[in-house]
Amino acid sequence: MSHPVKRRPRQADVARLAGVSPTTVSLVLNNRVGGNVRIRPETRQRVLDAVARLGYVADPAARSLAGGQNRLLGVFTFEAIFPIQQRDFYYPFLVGIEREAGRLGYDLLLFTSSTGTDGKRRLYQRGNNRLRMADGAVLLGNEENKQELSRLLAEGYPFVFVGRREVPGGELSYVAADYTTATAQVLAHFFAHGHRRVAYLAHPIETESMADRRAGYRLAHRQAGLEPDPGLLFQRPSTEITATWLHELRAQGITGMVTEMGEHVPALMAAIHAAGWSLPRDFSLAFLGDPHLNDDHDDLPRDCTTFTIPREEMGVQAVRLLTQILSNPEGGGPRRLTLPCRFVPGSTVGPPPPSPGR
Amino acid sequence: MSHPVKRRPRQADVARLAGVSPTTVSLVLNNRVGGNVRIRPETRQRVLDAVARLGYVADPAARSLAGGQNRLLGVFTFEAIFPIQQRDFYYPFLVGIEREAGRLGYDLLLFTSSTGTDGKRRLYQRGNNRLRMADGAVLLGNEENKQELSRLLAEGYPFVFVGRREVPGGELSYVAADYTTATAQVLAHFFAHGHRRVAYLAHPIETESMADRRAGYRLAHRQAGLEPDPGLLFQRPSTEITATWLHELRAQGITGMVTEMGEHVPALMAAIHAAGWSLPRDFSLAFLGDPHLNDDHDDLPRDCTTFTIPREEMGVQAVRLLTQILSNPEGGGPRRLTLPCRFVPGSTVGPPPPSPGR
DNA sequence: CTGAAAGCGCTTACAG
DNA sequence: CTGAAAGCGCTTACAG
Repeated sequence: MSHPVKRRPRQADVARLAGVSPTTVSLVLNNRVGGNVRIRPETRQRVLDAVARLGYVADPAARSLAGGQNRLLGVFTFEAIFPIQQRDFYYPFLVGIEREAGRLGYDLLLFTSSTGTDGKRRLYQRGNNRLRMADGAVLLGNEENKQELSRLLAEGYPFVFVGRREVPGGELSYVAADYTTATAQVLAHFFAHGHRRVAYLAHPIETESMADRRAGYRLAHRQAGLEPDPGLLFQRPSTEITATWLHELRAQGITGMVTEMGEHVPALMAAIHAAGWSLPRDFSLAFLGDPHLNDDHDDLPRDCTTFTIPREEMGVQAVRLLTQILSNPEGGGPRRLTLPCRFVPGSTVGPPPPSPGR
Repeated sequence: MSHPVKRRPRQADVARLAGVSPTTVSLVLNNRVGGNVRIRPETRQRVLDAVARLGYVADPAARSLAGGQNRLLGVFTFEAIFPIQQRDFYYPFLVGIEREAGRLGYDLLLFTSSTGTDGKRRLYQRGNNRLRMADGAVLLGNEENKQELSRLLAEGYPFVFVGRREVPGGELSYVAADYTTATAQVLAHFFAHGHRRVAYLAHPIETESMADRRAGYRLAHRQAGLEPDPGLLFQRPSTEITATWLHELRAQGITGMVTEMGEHVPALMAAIHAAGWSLPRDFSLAFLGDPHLNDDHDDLPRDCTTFTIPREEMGVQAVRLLTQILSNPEGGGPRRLTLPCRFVPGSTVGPPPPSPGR
């Protein structure tokens, strides 16, 4: 036969068996001994024996209801958290989040129910913010809804974003990667090789992380005593990256390029090849660390000069930041942390070719 | 300035704002309308407006304590759910679990806090079964603790295992892959090519899924009118898979082999090569679908005859089964579902070579 | 050193 | 159609 749903033992059952009050059972089980609470060792032992005999387990729901917190950390993503495409996007973050949550004794609540009709996740669904289920939450996602973030912030719900985010109406807490320094480092690498005019191939959408990269581009120019030429900034779909275009760039004295988009890299390689050039002899190329790629950059041609994003560490630090906020809610404003990226020099950057442009 | 952590709104706040009783709020929010409960549409709307204005969401702890459900589905893995090694093991299951949970309006509760000192997850930690936080749970993992499973079953907690599992003291619900049929299909493939003596290279640990594969091996023999020779069953670490060993097998009339372990495949290929043989001319080989590998079997040599496991679908069905159990707890014993694998004929099985053994 | 009592935020008979 | 009240299983001041 099937197993009937036995009534599980409650604290009161333990108390009865041990001949003490429920209070005492709770005290023993929570190790509240010390201070003004003192339990006689034999009483304590009687309680523990009763617990063992009954196989008693405290109901976490009741416990958290009585105690205030439920030790649940929310994880909200604005896209499916386990995507089939781009399976590697969230994964490293989750590795870090899981590890740190486990270490700190929290469970993770993944908000998967809040999917809108468009496939995008919504924080506020039918006027219902499921985030409140957890003590606080870590939010991730490229296509976040700023309006919802503002509201969440205004409501005072404790959360940490993975990635720098700015919203109207307040400052939120985040753990970011230092794209600015990393990009500046890549550019400095070009300059050290003798390049002076390095094109910047930009993502069509200007997010915070893209803005940070562009700031790094300008920073490196200033540090090298160069004036960044606005004419070096390009936007262009992969399909329009051709040998002809590269020759045009060369005619403008451009000897290398950095790109924000991983998809551009293969197209650029192909165009360089089609131009009859070789890399890095005739043209130099670097990639500004796309979060959509693996840590090991499987999708990238080997050895492309780039930088890696400390995704796992960002997950760890986001959880740590969040728990700090939870344990000290009044502790002064947003918490922000910016972690360094790792520069990966490859073989795609070399000295510029001799050129009429210089 | 920073945002003070506002007290989160309670049902009573909503009731006050809407000018109704807490009962009415609860009724509206749980859609308990119908039967003898009838709420005037305008009252209902007032409640919903108040909910929206306050950003109210029911406390899951209180809700589950009061006997309701909290629409949280637990996901418990006996190993880290986002492992760094074998990152692909749980992933496809999670894709399915996430999708179906989202579709049904459940959130996912990942139990990451229950990590024992040995790195293994425990269901019962310090006398505390956190699973009770969720309405029910999907359990996964190769190295599950049978004793804990028995206890969970005896307690009547609703759960579904992904993978066939048998424990002493009862029958649990699961969603399994049909390894038996799949293995029989692979063997039939060998027999159809003319093989009569096919060795079976077994995993050192006899789990349910391994037992199913071996049952399929015997089944195929019976169906082909052959007597399975116990002498064809081997256990052997990768390091001891040598050309010498293969020659010994051949001397026993063995013309092909199936293996349970993915790690064996490269070793076998190497040994076949070292024996001066070519595949499948001199020896045939197939792999019995290791759950630790990708769906696309990146780790496997291309074109190895094998079968794939419907992991994503298993996740979907596990969630579906679980919610069925939740909505009808008394519904007669364990629910079990076995999904078919997909046979993938490769180029590693061909006719047996002419041999003195036959 | 230990217990009686209030209360955490909900749901659900039970009245009306 | 809606509300007053009990109760889910705990923890935590507060007494003694």
